Amino acid sequence: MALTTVRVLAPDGVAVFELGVIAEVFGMPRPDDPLLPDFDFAVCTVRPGEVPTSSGFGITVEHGLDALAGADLIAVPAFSGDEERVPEPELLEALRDASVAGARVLSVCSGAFLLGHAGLLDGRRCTTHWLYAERLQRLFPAARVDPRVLYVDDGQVLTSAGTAAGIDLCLHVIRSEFGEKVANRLARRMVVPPHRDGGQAQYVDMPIPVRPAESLDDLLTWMREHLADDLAVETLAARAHMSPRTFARRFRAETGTTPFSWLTGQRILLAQRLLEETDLPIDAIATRCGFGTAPVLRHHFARWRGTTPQAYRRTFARRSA
DNA sequence: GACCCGTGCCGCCAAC
DNA sequence: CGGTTGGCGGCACGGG
Repeated sequence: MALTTVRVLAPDGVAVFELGVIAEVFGMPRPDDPLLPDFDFAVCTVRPGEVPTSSGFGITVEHGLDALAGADLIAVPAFSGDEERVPEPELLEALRDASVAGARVLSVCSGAFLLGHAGLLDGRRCTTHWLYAERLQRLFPAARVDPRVLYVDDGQVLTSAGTAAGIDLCLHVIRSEFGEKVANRLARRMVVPPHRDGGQAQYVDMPIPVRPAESLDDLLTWMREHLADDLAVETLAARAHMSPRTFARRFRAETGTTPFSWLTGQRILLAQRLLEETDLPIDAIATRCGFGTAPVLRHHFARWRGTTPQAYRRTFARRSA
């Protein structure tokens, strides 16, 4: 699906940083870099005019809800105010109509509550800031709220945790539409880390930073350099001088995920790079990434990226080199 | 897609 | 006594 028309829905009390993140990613022309995409970008609100923000000053929003028609992506930033208050019916209707018409809907932080009121979270996996997660789940019992992750891409509906996770989600959208290379380029311009996976923990369960000597950083680096090898949990644990059980616990404490899942994520990233930057056959890429054979690569690629390696290559390969 | 076997993950508990 | 470790068993999932 093409992504050209992006709309931001700014409720009263809109959070300026979250709005800014969305505007930075989708709303800023970058004529000096032709590789980076341009969007048809606009901010809209229920009653155009002055909209109060979370930080005491107002902003002028030109467009009304009719601007949502035909949008490919609708982004809803966080807002300050009562999350449980049901928003204006015309706002909810506009969101629902746009969603039915095929628009993807994205929220940052408490923006998820607007999606919830519109019924867009029912039956879906989603997330929000960990401080709000319980309230979101209570208010919308049919939603499957995962309070641990940075963001969730449920296809039609994308939700993210607090503030900075909005950056990660926006870059994730760019990555899945335009490829690793474009996303990395944009991340570099924004001076943010190129890729934090959605499954990464919102916070790690460690009050005091571990001393470098006992952290898993070195092991993770080593794993990234040896993705083609057979990295069984048992051997990794031995390498870290721990029992498999303790290793698993420490791994989750530091990365927020499990060894195997982390490994698969890294392997997918490598596969994406090789698909984009080389002409290696799928089988060779599978071997290089540690998936062994092409069917296994296809299997995980489908699960993690929702498409096939060939299709991904056709979309994103840069033959010009 | 249906299978089967092996592996990874996690809750539980006992032992420091 | 609370906290950490490590082993066991059940279960789910990956891979053939």
